[in-house]
Amino acid sequence: MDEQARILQALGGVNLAGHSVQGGMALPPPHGHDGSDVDGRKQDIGDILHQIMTITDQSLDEAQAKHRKHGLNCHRMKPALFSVLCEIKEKTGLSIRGAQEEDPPDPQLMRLDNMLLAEGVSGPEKGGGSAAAAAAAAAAGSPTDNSIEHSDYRAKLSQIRQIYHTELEKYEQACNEFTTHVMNLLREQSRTRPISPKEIERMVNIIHRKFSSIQMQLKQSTCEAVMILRSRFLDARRKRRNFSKQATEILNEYFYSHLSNPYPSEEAKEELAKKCSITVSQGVGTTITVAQVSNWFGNKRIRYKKNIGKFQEEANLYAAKTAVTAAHAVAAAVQNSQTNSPTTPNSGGYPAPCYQSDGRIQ
DNA sequence: TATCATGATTAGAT
DNA sequence: ATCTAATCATGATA
Repeated sequence: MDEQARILQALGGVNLAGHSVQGGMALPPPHGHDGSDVDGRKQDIGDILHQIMTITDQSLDEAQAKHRKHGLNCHRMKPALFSVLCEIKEKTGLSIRGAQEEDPPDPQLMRLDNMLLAEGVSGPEKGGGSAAAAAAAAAAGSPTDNSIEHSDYRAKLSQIRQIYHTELEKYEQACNEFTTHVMNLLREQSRTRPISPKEIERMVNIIHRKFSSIQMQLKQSTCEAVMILRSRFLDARRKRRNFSKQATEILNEYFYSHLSNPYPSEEAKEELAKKCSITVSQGVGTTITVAQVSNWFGNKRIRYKKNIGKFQEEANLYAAKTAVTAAHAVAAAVQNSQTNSPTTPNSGGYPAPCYQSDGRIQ
């Protein structure tokens, strides 16, 4: 860690003009040390060190810089300095530090990646987004108009997608530029001080990690944007449509005729959903899903229970209704075959408008 | 426009 | 998993 700081410090003294990364790539601030762990070196060496550190300063005068570099490289003390630096390095054990932590794949980053992929932002091409959106809409149980709102949603999503990709590209490019820049610097410096390939590699790793953390920010904010977009367009609550009269009729019929146990089985729900969807198949399909039937019964049960009085009238109405149809059925049955015993199957026949006195359902 | 009705979502219990 | 209860957001209506 100390060494990294030192390397970064050395870089910090270099003019990185033109390589500023938007959002601020925060290199660790220079540490307290100043590069001379060993004291008592001559002023001469100090000067040379300083020159090394600042050698790539892109001074206005390129020729002058060249001259200085050349001067340094041909300095009579250079070989001696080099070996001294090697020795220092050897002693302080800087050169041998195993390649530590192979960074494990950040779980959060993976989460973000997965989501972006699922949302169709980072996926293959335009098809993915709409498919995911459609799936999401279907899952949310709002199968109605996914044409008008949907195209709007898709447009916005592709906008986000585009921004995301251009930004990503920018980061990628900046990262590469910066990396080559640093590599060049190190290569330059390796002529006057010992730099192992491992160090360079580590340096590159550090840079990449920094950039990937920036990328993560980008992914994070993109995810947020997508979530907002989704909640804005895909949240079924925002485009609630009341069921058709016939659909509510069917559902209410079932509810009040099973008042003592208004919990339709899965099959019953499917049946009801189908029946509701069939009604008035005019216009854009008002298909009702099983999930919606479940929602309806959930709401109905709780609301009925909460205020039975309010639903008295409705209950009577539907009770009468089913009574009439049942009576007809019974009459028909009686007329058709005497052997048929007309005991109605479900939970005690058509219930007269009778309610549990304690207000509880089941 | 205030208010109720209603479909969907959510947390938490079972 | 499915249900309840509370809540949200919108539709319908007075």
